[in-house]
This record gives sequence, structure tokens and C-alpha cells, in this order.
Amino acid sequence: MAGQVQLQAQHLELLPLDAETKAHETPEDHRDELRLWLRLLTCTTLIEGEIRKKLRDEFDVTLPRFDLMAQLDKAPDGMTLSEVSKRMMVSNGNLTGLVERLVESGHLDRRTSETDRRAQVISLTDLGRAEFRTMASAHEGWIAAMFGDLSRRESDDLMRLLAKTKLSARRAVHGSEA
Amino acid sequence: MAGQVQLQAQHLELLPLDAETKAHETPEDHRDELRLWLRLLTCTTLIEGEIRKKLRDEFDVTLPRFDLMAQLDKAPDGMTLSEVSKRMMVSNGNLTGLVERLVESGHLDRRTSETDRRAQVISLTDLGRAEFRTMASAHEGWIAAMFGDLSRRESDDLMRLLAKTKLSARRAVHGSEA
DNA sequence: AGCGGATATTTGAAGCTTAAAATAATTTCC
DNA sequence: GGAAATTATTTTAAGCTTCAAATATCCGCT
Repeated sequence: MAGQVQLQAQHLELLPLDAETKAHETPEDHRDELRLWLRLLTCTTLIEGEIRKKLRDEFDVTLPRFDLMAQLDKAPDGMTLSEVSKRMMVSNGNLTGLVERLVESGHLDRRTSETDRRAQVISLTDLGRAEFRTMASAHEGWIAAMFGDLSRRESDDLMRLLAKTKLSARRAVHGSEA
Repeated sequence: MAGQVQLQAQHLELLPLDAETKAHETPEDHRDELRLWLRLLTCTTLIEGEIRKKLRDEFDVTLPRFDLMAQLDKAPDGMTLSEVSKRMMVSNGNLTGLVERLVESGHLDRRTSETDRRAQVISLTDLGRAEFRTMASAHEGWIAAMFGDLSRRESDDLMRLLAKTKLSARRAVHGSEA
């Protein structure tokens, strides 16, 4: 693991002036970043899969439903669909159906905004909030168990590095936009 | 929401010896781990969404198709569905349809294993391999750009911490199993 | 007032994904 | 050799997800 990284670093250090110039002819090696991405993805997939399974087994609820309720729990007065969709990073169309099913099951309320007749404001019902709180409590424990082998120091470092990664990715995605 | 966290943290620090004993009455605060998880998830979702978009815009291919081809590119002699499903961490049933569509489009070959008539071995066709290599090259650049703001040192640290996270999560998931 | 662009949401089509049940072939163990 | 357990895959039903097009409303501008 460490060996490859170091070789890479040496190469770059030995040819610093050529690195940029030669970019077109001999494309740079980005294998390390690729491995980093795959590892990030593996961690997420692993944890997400376990949470999904536990939510289903213990509460008979899907992860998307839980995620939506989690967003709404943070907004006692409700949120518009757009707002939720931005926070959850999912498409608007996706939410339409998800909300429909949760309204149907009595977990969500939905009303047209009083100030903007285009907007739908959704919020947790008492039932929805109660059920969410129960699930959230268990959820928090599951997550803690998953990260349990990391020391306080390591968690802090990881937190910081992920914050930086998030900014870096955002810059790459929205870099040239207003 | 923030207030509660701080109260909880103070409590734990003032009564370190009681922390475990009282776990049942005053459940531990796992908010940091939760924030860590959400940040991890955000990074993944952000990067994944961008990759998905670029693959669609530039190559008119979906991310799952690309991921499947990526697995097969690493196995010149092909792999069984089970093997692929394990590596991609998706269900078997999921692959059936995905493979079907890629065979249909001429990117994959599929044959029954000669040593085990239950197993299907799939592999990239020449077309599939050629198209994948082109896409993979671009893909590598996109990923590199996304992690571009991290120094070599930070990438290494992140890599190491994610390796540890992966192990930790695996232990939590499969801990008591053979 | 009303035109035109922007914003909020829904709809529709296609594809992805899962869990659980069904099918088929292999392996294990008497 | 054969029953039983295991493994590989497919099928089915339900739900999730995206993108793009359609609808409705709002906002800014003249």
C-alpha cells in the first residue's frame, strides 16, 4: 500500500518541470486518487448497506424514507420539496413519490405554501416524529459501532480530511460557476 | 440540537467512571460519529453524482454499467456473476438485468461455466473493452480533479483512515461471524 | 397590465436496486 | 449411491432514482 505511493511521489519529484508540460503526451498517473475514491466508496457502501438492513429488519422502513424523515426532524415547521431535495442531494421527481408514500402511511403532512402556491411544504406528523426519534436513537448506535475502532484523534482527522475533500470536490464540480 | 450535545459531552467528561455503568440509563452521545458518517456520505454522493453526470453526458453510459465493466476489465478471463456481485457489493438479482442489457448492446459475453453448470461467466467483448478503456481514462482524470485540493500527505492520511474505517465497519457488520 | 424568464413541482419512461421465493446444480455426509 | 444442505442464478414485486418534458406559479421588467 505505502510502496506504490512513495514511488509515485519520487517520480513526480524527479521530474517536476516536465510534469505539466508532458501532460498531453504522457497523461499523468492518477491511480492513487482512483484507489482513494474506491476506498471511500467501499466504506460508504458497506455502512449504508448495513444501515439499510437494520432499518428494514428492526423497523421495517427503507433508508430513503428514514433519510427524508431525518431531514424533516430538523425542521419543525416543515420544508419545501426543493429545500429537501437540495439537502438530500436527490432529484425533485424522486421526492414526489417518496413523499406520497409517507403521507399515505401517516408519517408526513403536506400542504401548499401560503406564500408561494407552487411550493409544497412537508413536515412530520406526530406519528412520524415519534417513530423517527425511536429509529434515530438506534441508528446513532449502529453508526457509532461502525466507527468504533477509530480513536478520537483518528475521527477528528478523518472529519477534517473529509471536509477538505468535500470542498475539493465541490470546487471541481461547480468551480467555474457563479 | 447543539445544546444537547454539549450537555451530554460534559456529563461524560465529569463522570468518566460511570460512563459504562450508566450506559443504559443515559445512552452515550454518538453525535460526532453521526456527523462523521454524514460527511462521508456527502463526499461520496457528491463525487458519485458528478461521475454519473459526466459518464452520461460524454459517453452516454450509466454508472452501474461502467462499474460492471470496470470489474470485468480486471479479469481478462471473465468472472462468475457471484464473484462480480461480491466485488460490486450489489445483489445477484441486480446483476442479472444489468448483464442482460450489456450483452444485448454487445459489450459483454456470457457463457455457462465449464466446470459448474450453475455458474455464468461473463467477460468484456473487444468492443466492451475498447469502450471501457476510453471511458476509464477520462474517468481517472475526473476523479483526480475531484481530489485535487488534497496534498499528497493528506491523500495518504485519508487513505489510511479509510482503510481503518473499512475494517472497523466490517468488524461491526460481521463481527461475530465465522 | 402583461410579457418573458426563472422557479417549484409533477409526470413519464427507463433503468437500477433490493429482498424473498423459486429453480437448478453441486457438494457433503452418511 | 442418495438424501440433505449449500451454492449460483433467475424471477418477481415493490420501491427507488434519474432525466427530460410538461405544468403551474412567481418575479422582474417595460
